[in-house]
Amino acid sequence: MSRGRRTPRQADIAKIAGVSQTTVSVVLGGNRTGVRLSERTRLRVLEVAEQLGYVPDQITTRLPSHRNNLLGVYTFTPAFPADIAGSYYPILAGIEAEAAELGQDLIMFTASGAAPGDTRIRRTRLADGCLFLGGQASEEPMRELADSGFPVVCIGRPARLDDRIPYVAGDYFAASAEVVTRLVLAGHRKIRYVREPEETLPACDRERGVLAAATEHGLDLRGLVVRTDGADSGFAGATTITGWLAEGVTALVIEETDSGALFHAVRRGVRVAGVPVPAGLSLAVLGRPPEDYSGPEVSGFEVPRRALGQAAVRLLAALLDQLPGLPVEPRLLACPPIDGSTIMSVRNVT
Amino acid sequence: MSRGRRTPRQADIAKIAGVSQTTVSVVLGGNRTGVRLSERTRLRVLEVAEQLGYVPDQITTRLPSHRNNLLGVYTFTPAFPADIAGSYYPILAGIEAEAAELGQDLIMFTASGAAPGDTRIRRTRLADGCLFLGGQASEEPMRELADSGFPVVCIGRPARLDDRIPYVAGDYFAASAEVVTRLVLAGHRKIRYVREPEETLPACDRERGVLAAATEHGLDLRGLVVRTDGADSGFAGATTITGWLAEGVTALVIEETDSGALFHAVRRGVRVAGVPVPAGLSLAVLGRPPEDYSGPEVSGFEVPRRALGQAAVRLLAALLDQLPGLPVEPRLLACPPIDGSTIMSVRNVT
DNA sequence: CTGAAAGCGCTTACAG
DNA sequence: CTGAAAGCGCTTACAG
Repeated sequence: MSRGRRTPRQADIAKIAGVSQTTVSVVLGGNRTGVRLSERTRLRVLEVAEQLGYVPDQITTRLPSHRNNLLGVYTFTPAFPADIAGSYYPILAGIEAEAAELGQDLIMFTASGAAPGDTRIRRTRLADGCLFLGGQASEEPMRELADSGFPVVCIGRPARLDDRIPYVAGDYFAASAEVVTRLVLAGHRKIRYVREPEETLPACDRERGVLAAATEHGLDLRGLVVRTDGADSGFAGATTITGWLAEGVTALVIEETDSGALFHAVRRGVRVAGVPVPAGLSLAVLGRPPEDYSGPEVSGFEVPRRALGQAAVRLLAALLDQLPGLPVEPRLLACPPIDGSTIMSVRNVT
Repeated sequence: MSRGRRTPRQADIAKIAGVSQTTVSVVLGGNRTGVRLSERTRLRVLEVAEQLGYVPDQITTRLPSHRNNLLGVYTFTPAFPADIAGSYYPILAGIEAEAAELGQDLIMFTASGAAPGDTRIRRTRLADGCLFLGGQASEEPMRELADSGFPVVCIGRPARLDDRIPYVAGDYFAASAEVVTRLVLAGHRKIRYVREPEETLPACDRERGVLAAATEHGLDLRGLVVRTDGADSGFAGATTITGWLAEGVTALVIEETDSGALFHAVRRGVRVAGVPVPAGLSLAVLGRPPEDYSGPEVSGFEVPRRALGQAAVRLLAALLDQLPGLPVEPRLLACPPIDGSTIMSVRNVT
């Protein structure tokens, strides 16, 4: 029934118990320095504390140690968008699970559209360290933070890559190479890789993976990579598909894109051309098909979002316990293949 | 490139600039007390601060004011469970949006299964105040917190209801009454309300709503409320349904339950009895049907989860700005009706 | 066995 | 115009 009464502090207990505030601190702190303490005093202090309903101030308790057991979570877009499908949910779930494991709480920095934005990155320092999710754009402040020695971990490769920012990300290179290898093992020798023109890092990783596997297996590299947004001259729907078939192409690999437009464009072209999948043409996507696609499961791979969240927390925790300035290995996580049903074996290819 | 160098503080700036730490604080704080300050000193301090890459310690900056602009979010179960459907997502979305609006960050308290549990509720005090989500069980610690004067808001009615804990919740009473009224307006005079035996608060609110509307419209109250978990003697599937029809029952109202078992049991009974819905029997649920139910949209109402999150944040913010101990109005939010297609007009009822 | 002191990094009256 | 002091609530050496 506290009616405006200020919450009790150690000094209050000390006064009532007739001891010094220091003694109160020692008793309440469980006497971890192991000083000698009369049992009578101990009990007396405990009793008064109980009676006053004392509870330590969480902020100042942690002041001396400068450790708050607080991990920051910074999202460049709202953490809980209306569209749950495209949300950070699985990543957040991984973060929460691992943080709980390590006894760390999470502080999520919110952004109101109105604010200057600069203030948010500052607030970040309330935490012991901070996770950054999905920050392709405007990552400059984050770099300054990292440069100042504040522990920072990116989930997803930072756009401007250098060794200053620790990160965890899916191993798109390996996963993309694996998809191509899968096609080769199924007998495909002539394929097309359809990708958007944008040179984002994930896009580069995927293309490198495709090229590496294609080279390794001695595939025909001419015309292998097709750059198009699905609506430009690079891809003319059914016409293009028919042309590729005439050239002997037996499989298509499609980049995973945010909008999913590319996948839909290609899928539509194939349908209009009247080519059955996978009987007439095998299909794979470097990731998953768009959420709004419904149809037979497309072969590709999974981005291990939950695991990414967990790995990021572990990495950040490791950073917290070591001297700043030491280089940190980025963590590349394997992307489990999705078998799907859109790849079919090719028997007789000359 | 800080290699282990400790982050600069005001004292460092003071030394280099040749002024006192106080002056540094005043300059950097934007001189909000309005003291006279030579422009030269100001510039000098700013320059040194910039050069050292000074950034204020977020914790200690807020120490004197005891305001952190941090709102706690305490969930009794994981905030991000594997099953996203039953998650707090919409509530969290509302919380995030409103917190952003008010310039407050969010701290989520994680729980590892291993921990004693008591520590978590303590950590809560790191925040200025705390939101509690879905806490039917073990709410005692929360009450102590509230009693100690710490600002607390429940989302959902606290089980043991008294005026000590402010809360926001859906107005199940009004919404349930509205459902019954809808049936009455469609001509139904003899209905059954099927509910679980558990006397939870939401269950009580719903039943009260049903009874209030039934009474108001002069419905036959005999046998109106049926208590069963769907598997006990209270409900014997098709047999029971057939019996009700024989008694002249034309509509069923079903409680919304966590598991959804009750709804499924009744729905199955109706199907087995071969009664068409809504032609032979109208159906309504006091909320929504279970997630795993697929079929024509069931008439009922929506729990405004997003709005609940927003309202809770506003209420907590209001609490933060007023003297503790003042009574607080709980906020009951309207639950928008779901029209659905399972209620049909009854013409000739005697 | 217990207490006075310094310190965590800042802010805000209050003296000069 | 600027600085010394007290204070936010605690912890941890260090003296007695």
